[in-house]
Amino acid sequence: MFNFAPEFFSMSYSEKQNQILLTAEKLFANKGYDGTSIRDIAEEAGINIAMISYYFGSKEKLMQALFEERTSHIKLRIESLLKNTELTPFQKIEVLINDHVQKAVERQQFYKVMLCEQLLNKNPEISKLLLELKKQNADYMAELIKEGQKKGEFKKNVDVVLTMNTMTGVIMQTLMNQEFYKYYNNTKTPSGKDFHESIKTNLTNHIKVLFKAILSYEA
Amino acid sequence: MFNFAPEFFSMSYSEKQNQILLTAEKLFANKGYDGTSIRDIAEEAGINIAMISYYFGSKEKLMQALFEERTSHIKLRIESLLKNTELTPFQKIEVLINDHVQKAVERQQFYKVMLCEQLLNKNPEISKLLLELKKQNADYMAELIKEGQKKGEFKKNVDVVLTMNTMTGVIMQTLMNQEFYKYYNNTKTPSGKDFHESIKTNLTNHIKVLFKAILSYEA
Amino acid sequence: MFNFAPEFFSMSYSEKQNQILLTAEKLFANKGYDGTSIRDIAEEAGINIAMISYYFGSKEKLMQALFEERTSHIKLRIESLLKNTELTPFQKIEVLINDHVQKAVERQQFYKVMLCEQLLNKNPEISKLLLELKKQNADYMAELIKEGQKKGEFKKNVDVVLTMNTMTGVIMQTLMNQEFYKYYNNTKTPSGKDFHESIKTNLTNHIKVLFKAILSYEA
Amino acid sequence: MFNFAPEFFSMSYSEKQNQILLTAEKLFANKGYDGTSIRDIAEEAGINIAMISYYFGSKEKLMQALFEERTSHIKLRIESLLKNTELTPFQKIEVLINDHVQKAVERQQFYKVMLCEQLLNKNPEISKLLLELKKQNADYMAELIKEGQKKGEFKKNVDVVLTMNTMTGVIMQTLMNQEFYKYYNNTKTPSGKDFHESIKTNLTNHIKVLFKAILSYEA
DNA sequence: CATGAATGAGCGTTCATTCAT
DNA sequence: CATGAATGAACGCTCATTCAT
Repeated sequence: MFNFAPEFFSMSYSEKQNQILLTAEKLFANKGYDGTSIRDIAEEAGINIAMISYYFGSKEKLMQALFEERTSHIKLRIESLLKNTELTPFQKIEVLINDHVQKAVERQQFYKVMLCEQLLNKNPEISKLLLELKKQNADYMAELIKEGQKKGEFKKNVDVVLTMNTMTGVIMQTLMNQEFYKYYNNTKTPSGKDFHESIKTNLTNHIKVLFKAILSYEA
Repeated sequence: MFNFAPEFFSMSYSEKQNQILLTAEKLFANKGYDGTSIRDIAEEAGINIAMISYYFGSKEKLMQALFEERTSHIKLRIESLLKNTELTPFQKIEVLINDHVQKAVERQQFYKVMLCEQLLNKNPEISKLLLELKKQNADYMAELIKEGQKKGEFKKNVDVVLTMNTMTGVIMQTLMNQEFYKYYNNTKTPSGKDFHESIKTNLTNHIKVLFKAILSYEA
Repeated sequence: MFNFAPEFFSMSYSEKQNQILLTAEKLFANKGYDGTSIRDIAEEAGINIAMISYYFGSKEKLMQALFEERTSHIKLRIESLLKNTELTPFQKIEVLINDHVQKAVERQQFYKVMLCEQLLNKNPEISKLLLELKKQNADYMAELIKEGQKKGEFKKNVDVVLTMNTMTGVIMQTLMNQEFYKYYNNTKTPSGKDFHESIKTNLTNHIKVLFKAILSYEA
Repeated sequence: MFNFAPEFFSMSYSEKQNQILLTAEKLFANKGYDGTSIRDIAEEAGINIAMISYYFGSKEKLMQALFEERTSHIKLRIESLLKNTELTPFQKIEVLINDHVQKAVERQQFYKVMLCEQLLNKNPEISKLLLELKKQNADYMAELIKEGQKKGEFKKNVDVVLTMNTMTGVIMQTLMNQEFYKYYNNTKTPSGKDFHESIKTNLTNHIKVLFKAILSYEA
């Protein structure tokens, strides 16, 4: 059976365009959208200044292109999860958590850009896209929860948005504060690449504890 | 009994300076630091452009002044909490949560500015200030937790930073997504000022559930 | 007989005003008129910014005041020289040279300001003052020369302005290039205060040689 | 025989850049560096304000570019003079004087800028360049003088720097005071272009008289 | 398809000056 | 008599974008 992942159909960019997107992502993440000039991007990417407007139309549209490109990878791949009959509802939630943490750690740069954009939401196009994304994720989450409720494993009256916010919020906050995390636990944490793995494990387990409390009858 | 709140000693600004700070806070929150020009601030505040440099030295120092002014109000007033002998450890945690949610809702604008600054941390002076703040809050939290552990009410091996991140993350995420919260629960939520109250209650209760899971023996 | 020197009637300034003039002279000499802000002057002089406009009317008028104050001391005191019957014409010239070198070294700061102003002559008031000064000095010089010519000691057809320019030009150029002078003759020149004395002697003797060539029959 | 003039290798500017340099030279000469805004230059040159930073990087670098461009033409072309065996030492000095006067009159604007910069020397890059220039010219002059001394035509103990200062100083002073020169000798001087020629002749002859006095045994 | 040249607008800042006290 | 507060204008510079080639 053919399974066309969404990004399969997404507009495909040339290598140069991808290079621009990657550079833009990095700079937007570290200096913010307004703090990054197209000169910065062009210089860092080793391309002509005019290329960005040429390829993407404008700085704003470059940002949109970045969001379209990156969010297509971020969408929770949950359809198969919903259909799955072998996993218990909470096991599915766990898969979801694993997936989200994994992606957030993998794509930290873009997550920073996204978080910043959500804060300011100056670009209506992107706001729309993000709203759609949130809606979809919330719907998926709601369905998973409903399934657990039907099976009697999850309690009633679960606030879906607060539940989403819990997952997203802890992840974001932890990603943002990695340095502080390292600093505060300096003797207990590994360094380098192991740190990422360690933080991923801790974060995942922590969120699972939270979700158990949110979803199960007696927290 | 005399109780000198921290802001009692804080540098006091003239009415005009406070007006500038307030306007800057609002615009920084909605358009970001780099997206806000001093002309924007001056116009919105109804003052001359030159006044900002005149009063604060530079745009950057205005930002720092804003942080110094606002963070003095944000510090968790926890000393008395620590000394208190009537409340159980978890009741103290609850006070902490109430306090934090209360402040975050009250001072949403500045929280947005702060979150954004934490993401980009381009200003070393502010980063230092924020680090100090995080450290202090983490230390307070650690002490509260240790107390609970000594009394046998909290489990061992609590990750202080993840615990902090849970509270802060959920609050931030919820504040940032208020519109989505309203939209997603549109039939169930009140509007206007009641919404703020409702979200505060929900958020507080939600976080208490999470903290119970984090701190108590069986999650 | 009463002899009221010109500066006798000059406007007398308060101590504070003199302090401002002194500071302005120094800064104008080192950074130029346009490169010096009244803030610079006020800060360096330890007075309020508004004082300058208050005392002198404007930055421009401060400059004029400086010129009026300083040029009154610079005018060649030549009247008595002209009347003197004991000195030979060339001895009188020598007195003139001594006097001019002495003053230029003594008042280097102001000479720099004056040279700069002569170059740009943006201020008509000052230009007028300087023209008057030049005219007077040229007239004096012309008279001295005429006296020498009458006595048959100086040749005819002496170009007065070129003669003035020779004296002034060498002095200026040497003052301006003191550092280079020191650098180029590093082993042969004394340091510190002696350097000033040494340069004064060399300069005076040098100019006397030049004037002998200019004025005497066979060069 | 190939004769690569120094400017042959100098960085070549586009016509527009040369136009900017020319305009900047003129305005710097008449209003000073700090008294000239890049807006002034842009307006006078009929180009966009941004072009100056675009072409030269900054106002300061424009100034440096001007100095580099113009000083390459100013260097005394003396090598061939030194090797020449037909001219007497003093004839060589005369060539030098002619050359210098010629250039100063031709390039009055730049000479004013240079004189001003020497006075204030705020730009270290330019100061370095000027020092190099002065050093070179002094070295050349020293060599010429030494040659004359060896041949027994020039006296010993000639102060090279004072000698240089004499030439430069008189030229500068005369250029600066052209208007006064004209005014003082108003009946005797031609007007318009002839004035330049007349002043050049007078100046050259005058300096030759001075140099004869400086260099020959009995002044 | 790609790029150096060029632009108008706006940036944060500093200017000399004025004004209310 | 003296000064802190305040101002409009201008400063040098950088911005995102356009255009001719």
